[in-house]
Amino acid sequence: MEAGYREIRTPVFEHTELFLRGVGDTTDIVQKEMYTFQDKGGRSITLKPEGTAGAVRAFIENHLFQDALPCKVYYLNAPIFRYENPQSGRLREHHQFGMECFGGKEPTVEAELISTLFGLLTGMGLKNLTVHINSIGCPECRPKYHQALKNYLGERIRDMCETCRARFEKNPLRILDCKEEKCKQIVKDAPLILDCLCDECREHFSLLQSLLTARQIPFEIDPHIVRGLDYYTKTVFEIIMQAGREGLALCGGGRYDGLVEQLGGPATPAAGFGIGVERILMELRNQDLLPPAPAVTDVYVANLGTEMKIPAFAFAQSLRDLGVKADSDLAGRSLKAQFKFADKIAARYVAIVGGDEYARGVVKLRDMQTKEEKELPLESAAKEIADLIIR
RNA sequence: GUGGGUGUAGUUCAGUUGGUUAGAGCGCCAGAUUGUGGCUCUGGAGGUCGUGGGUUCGAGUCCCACUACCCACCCCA
Repeated sequence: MEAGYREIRTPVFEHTELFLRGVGDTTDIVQKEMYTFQDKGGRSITLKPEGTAGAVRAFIENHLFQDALPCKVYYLNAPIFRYENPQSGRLREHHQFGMECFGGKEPTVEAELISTLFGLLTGMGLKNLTVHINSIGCPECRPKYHQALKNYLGERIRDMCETCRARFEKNPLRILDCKEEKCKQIVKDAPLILDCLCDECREHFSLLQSLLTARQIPFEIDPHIVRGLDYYTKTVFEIIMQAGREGLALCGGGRYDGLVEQLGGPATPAAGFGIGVERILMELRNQDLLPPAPAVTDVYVANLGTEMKIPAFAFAQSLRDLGVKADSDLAGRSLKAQFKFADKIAARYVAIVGGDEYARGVVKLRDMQTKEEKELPLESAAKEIADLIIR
């Protein structure tokens, strides 16, 4: 693609350990949403619950950090598994498109990711998209924020839900993400991480905003997005579905400067995102933007009579050899039924290989829309039809 | 993990307080001039009523378990 990302394909499963260490063992994804099995060697393996960890593993294992950095990769239609109850917009197996950039510490990385992503989505015709961004700081400033948050919550934590009380010690940031009304009320006035950022993080975040503004990307600062994966640092962002399932994430990502090192590679700043292919489709459908399915068959070759089956079959093949999407009777149907079928599959043309024509060395071609029919010499018919269709 | 709903023909569903051979629309197949589609008409094929158990003289219909799917919460793409 134009921004210099190349495709990477990683296995559908990885060692469970990778996700425990990468995604974080207190996250919901790891705690309750992974398909984890033992293989015949007794190793614990897990079907990928997200795309980044596998990409990072591949980056490290293949020593891509020795190549020219930044190293920019994307993956397309990668199957992703979450063990949970499926419902509209949420599948046990779905597919993600994602981009990852290794070795860039500047906010231009996030800006490039977001604007490429945004261009992709608007290019499909999607409207009303807003990028929600936030910064969750770095190992320098986040502990300070945790403290500030805990100080604020203090006594109030007792009025909050059970999960929040558990989060208080383990992962206080996620309290901001709680959907319980009573918790939201309390969290509403909590100190914001944006006010606790260190100079470097603050500058990084402010430069990102300028970059996005320069690219005219509509974004909103949402101090409450924290993401459910532990590896993020500094920038996190989301695009939320507009139509239909409002509030579901269409896309999520951010910066993860510590992850490569944490998984055994050299310290390498990085950022990336994943986007749900099925959710894009859902959004396209809801915005009435799904393009009509392309014709499966351009020319249906009808045969007439038992002795014409072989010539008809051969003719269809010769059309295919020339790159024409051609189909012929596989069901032993009458001519009439073959026409019905051709109509049903929306073939633009029907080529009739009939006894009379064949004896005269011609093929009859019917345009199913205009109903015009003409005869073409057998030798040149396939070529002429190919020219007609492919142009 | 929690809560709700639904499983009857290929499909969408109907099936009355349990009662004879389980129905409809659409789809499919065939025919209505023996070589021509879309419309119409006629005929036809197709179902162990999700699975297993129970109640009953009798279960698609009532009860239980299991299972699959749908929807919602949590969370995420």
